[in-house]
Amino acid sequence: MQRPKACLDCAVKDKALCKALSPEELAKLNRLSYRKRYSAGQLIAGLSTPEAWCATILAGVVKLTKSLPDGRQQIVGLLFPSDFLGRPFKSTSPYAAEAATDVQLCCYSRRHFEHLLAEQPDLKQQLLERTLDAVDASHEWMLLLGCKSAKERVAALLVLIARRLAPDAGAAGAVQPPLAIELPLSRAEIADYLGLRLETVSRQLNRLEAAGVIKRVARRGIAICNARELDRLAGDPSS
Amino acid sequence: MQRPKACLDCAVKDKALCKALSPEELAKLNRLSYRKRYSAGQLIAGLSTPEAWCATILAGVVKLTKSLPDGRQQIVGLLFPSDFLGRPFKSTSPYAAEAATDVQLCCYSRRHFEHLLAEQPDLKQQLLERTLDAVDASHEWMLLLGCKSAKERVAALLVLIARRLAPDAGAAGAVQPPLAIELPLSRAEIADYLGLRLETVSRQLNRLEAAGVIKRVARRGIAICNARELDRLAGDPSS
DNA sequence: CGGCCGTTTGAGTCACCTCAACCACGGTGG
DNA sequence: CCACCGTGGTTGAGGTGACTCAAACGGCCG
Repeated sequence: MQRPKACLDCAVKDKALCKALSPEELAKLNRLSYRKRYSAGQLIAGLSTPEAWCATILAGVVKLTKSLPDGRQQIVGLLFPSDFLGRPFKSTSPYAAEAATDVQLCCYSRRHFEHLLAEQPDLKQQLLERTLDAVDASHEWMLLLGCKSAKERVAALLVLIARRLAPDAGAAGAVQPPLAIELPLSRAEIADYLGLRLETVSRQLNRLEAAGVIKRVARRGIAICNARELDRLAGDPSS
Repeated sequence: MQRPKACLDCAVKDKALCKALSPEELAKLNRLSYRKRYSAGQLIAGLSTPEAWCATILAGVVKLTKSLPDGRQQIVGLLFPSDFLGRPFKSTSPYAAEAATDVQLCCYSRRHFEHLLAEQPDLKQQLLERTLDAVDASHEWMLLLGCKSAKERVAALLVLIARRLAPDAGAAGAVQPPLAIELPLSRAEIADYLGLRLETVSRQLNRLEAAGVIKRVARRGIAICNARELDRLAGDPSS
């Protein structure tokens, strides 16, 4: 837990939710917010512990998971820098949030944030649009989980991560050619996200490499050799 | 397309989004809204035709579908009476909406609705909370699609439909014993919702009937004999 | 060096898919 | 009234993609 830094310095200040705030309101939030760090694997918020705060991701990747009593687990979302974490208007979140990599958050109390929402229509508007986008993204993933083959799933995940992690790739269109990414997830986590087993993920990465679409470098590194082909394999109808 | 009836008569007036409106605003919406009917199977809104309106479901069930170029299809959501249909702030919806049963809608232009949202904080608040709930529901379904067995999926669907269609069952807790429901979906649609094949759905219904948990009556009818067991099979961690 | 962890690789199995026939029902028309 | 047909659902037999279990690999760290 650190002393708040000036929002004006913030790494995500023009992509995050708070970009909607006026300078005065931003100053107010600045006073109320505080930074928190988590190291990879740490639990950020569980289902049992009702969380009293929301946050903006400043750095790192957060995974949202749901699980069944017998241990089966599904990752239902990944949060990247500038994304919003939390469940306003509900004391208990329906999922657990865990740091997939080392993570830095900008936290604010849920009550304060809700007040701010009520006062600042622009902020509420931003949150609403983001939430609508989150629904769309979930639907896209439901299509993947319900219909797609293992190969398509793995390809789709690589495309997703490349889009979010690539320096400044345009939101639309294919990622640019010789692109190297560092996977923020272990094989087991990838499997949990894709609704597969980790062995299956490993084999599919193998095949993609054999097909010359990607190249694995070290454990977590992936170089995308043929982005166009990867996009095609992912079978995203929206691209 | 019918002449608007008074909102005061509306079947869903105290469950739908518009419950947030003041009498004056409600009157305004009343003037702008109009009713539309669709018969089962009709397309309500496609991906290609950018929809210029939103609606509240008055009667019937609407299915939201996404599909892959090769024809594989996934139902990503079901809308029941009082639910909201539409995608504010975006000209093209990322899914197609189709009438699963005969449907009656209360429609209003997207532009007018967006203006109303801007003017009425309570309405925007309602929409925001509903959208947040929609995200939660999608996540729940991702858990089903990613982890659950065919039997669990079918059981979960029956529980879902029973909860939404049952007269006034409490939101929480099991549905009450000898409950008869009419499925709003064909076997093929159930399969598309659950990420299964229709033959598999049929076989699982068979097994549930053999186990004495349900009883099939006619094509679409299901009598739930053992609600507690059905809930258990569905494996919903939230119940 | 030895143990640990994440990953890869291999072999065998199974739940669900595929293909195909069959059945029950409702509508149509002779 | 019944023969016909179309549609939606069920049932059966066989195939397969992903799972399961198990072992080997290769960094990393003490």
